[in-house]
Amino acid sequence: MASDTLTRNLDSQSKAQRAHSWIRSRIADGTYSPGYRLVLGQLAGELGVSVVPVREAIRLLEAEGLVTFERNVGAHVAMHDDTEYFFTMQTLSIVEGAATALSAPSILPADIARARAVNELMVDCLEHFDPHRFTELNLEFHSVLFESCPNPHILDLVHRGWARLTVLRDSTFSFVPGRAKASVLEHEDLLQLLERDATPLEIETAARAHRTRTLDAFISYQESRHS
Amino acid sequence: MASDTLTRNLDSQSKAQRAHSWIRSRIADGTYSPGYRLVLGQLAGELGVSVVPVREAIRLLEAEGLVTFERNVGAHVAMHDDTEYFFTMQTLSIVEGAATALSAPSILPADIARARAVNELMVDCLEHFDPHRFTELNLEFHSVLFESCPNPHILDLVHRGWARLTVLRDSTFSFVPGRAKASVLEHEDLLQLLERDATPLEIETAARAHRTRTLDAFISYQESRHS
DNA sequence: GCCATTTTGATCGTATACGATCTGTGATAC
DNA sequence: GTATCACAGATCGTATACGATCAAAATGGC
Repeated sequence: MASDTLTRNLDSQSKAQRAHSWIRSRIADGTYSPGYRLVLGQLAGELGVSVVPVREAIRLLEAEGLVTFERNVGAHVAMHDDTEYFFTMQTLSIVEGAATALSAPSILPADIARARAVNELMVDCLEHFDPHRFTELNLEFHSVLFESCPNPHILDLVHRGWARLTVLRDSTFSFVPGRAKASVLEHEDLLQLLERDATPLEIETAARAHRTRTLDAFISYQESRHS
Repeated sequence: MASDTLTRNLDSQSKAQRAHSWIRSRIADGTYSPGYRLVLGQLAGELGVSVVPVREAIRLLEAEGLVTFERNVGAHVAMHDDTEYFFTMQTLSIVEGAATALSAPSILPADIARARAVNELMVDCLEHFDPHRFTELNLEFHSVLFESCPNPHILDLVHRGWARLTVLRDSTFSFVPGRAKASVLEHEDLLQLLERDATPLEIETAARAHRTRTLDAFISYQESRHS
C-alpha cells in the first residue's frame, strides 16, 4: 500500500538522524545562533522523542564541529569567530585542491561540458544577483570536478568542509562584491587546464589558489570596511 | 582521601569514553580483527556497564572509521584491504604536508634540535631494529614538525590519520626493509629545509614526498613479493 | 527436491526512571 | 560589605525495560 511505503520511508530514517538534521538545519538558518544552549530534554520535547536519540544527534553534531559539548554541563552551538571561517576555507583549499587533482584523470569530456553549462548559469546569475543561488551553483560546479576523486577519505573531508561552510556563511559572495565575477572566470581557467590534461600539480595548485583567492578577497574586504 | 581522588580520576572519564578506548585498543591489538561482529549487549556484559555507553562508543568508533555500522543490524570491525592503507597514507601525505608547511614559521631552533635528537635515536634504533619503537619515534619526530600548525582543523585531520595508521598497521617499516634507513635521511633533509627557511611550498612538497615514498616503497615491495 | 512463506530468535532503537554532577542562589561568618 | 559555604534546581549520564526490525531456520506447497 501507498501509506505503507510512506510510513516506511518516514521510519527509514532513525529518530536520531531526524533529530540530527532537524537541529542542524536550525543551526544553519540561524534559529539557534552561536552560543545558544542546547538542552537535551527541551529539544526532545520539541521533537516529540525521548532524550536518547537527541543525545546521539548532539554527539554527531559535535563530531562535525557544529556544537561544543562539555561533560555534565551540556551543549552549545559552536561559537565561530572570523578565524573559524578562515581555518575552514584554508582546510578546504587543501583537501579540495587535492581531490580535484586526483579526480582529473577520471573526468570525461561530458563532465567538463556539464561543469561549463553550470558555469554559464552562474554567469547569467551575475545579472540579477542571487547570492544563495550562486553559491548552490558554485557547489554543483566544483562537485563535478572533485566527485570522481578515488580516495574516499579525501572526498569525505571535502564534503565536510563544504557542509561546514554552508553553516558558517550562507554565501561568501554576498559579502565580497566582485569576487563572484572573478570566480566564474577562474572556473573557465580550471576547465581548460583539465581539457589540456595539465599535470596534477598544476591542477591542484590552480584549484587551491581559486579558493584561497576567495578567502583573501573576503579578508581584505573586511579589513577595508574596518578602516 | 587518596582513594577519593583515585575514584574521581577513574570516574573523570565517562563509561562511554572508557568503553571507547577499551574497544579501540582491542581493535588495535588484533583481538577484534577486521570483520569481527561487535554486539552491544555482549560488550556491555564484558565491560560491566549497560548498553547505552557502549552504543555511544561504537558510534564514535564509526566516526573514526574503525567500525562499520548498519542500522538494525549491528557493527563490525571495519574491513581494511590494501587500498585502505593506500588511501589513508595518501590522505595523510596531503594533510600532514600542509600542516608541516603551516607549522614551519612557528618552529623554533629548539624544536629542530629536539627533532634532530629524536632522529638520532631512530638511527641508533636501526642497528638492533625494533619496528614498534622505530614507529613511535617516527611519530614523535613528525609531531615536532606539525604540532605548531595554527589551523586546528588540519591538525585534527593529521591526528586522525596517524591514529588510523596505528590501527591499520603497527609499523610499515617492518614490512619494507630499507625504507627505515632512507626515512631517517629524509628527516635530516626536512630539518635542513626548515633551518634555511625554505618556502612553504618547498616544505609542503618535501613533507608530502617523504610520506609518498614510504607508501611507494610499500607498494613496490608488495608487488615484488607477489611475483 | 526446490522455492516461497512463516516463524523464531537475536539484536537494535527508543522510552522511561533514577542517581550523579554541575551551576547558581541565598544564608552566614568575618 | 565581602567572602565562603551549604543548599536547591536543573541537567546530564547510565540502567533497565520494551517495542521494532532483521536474518536465518523451519514449515508448507508445488
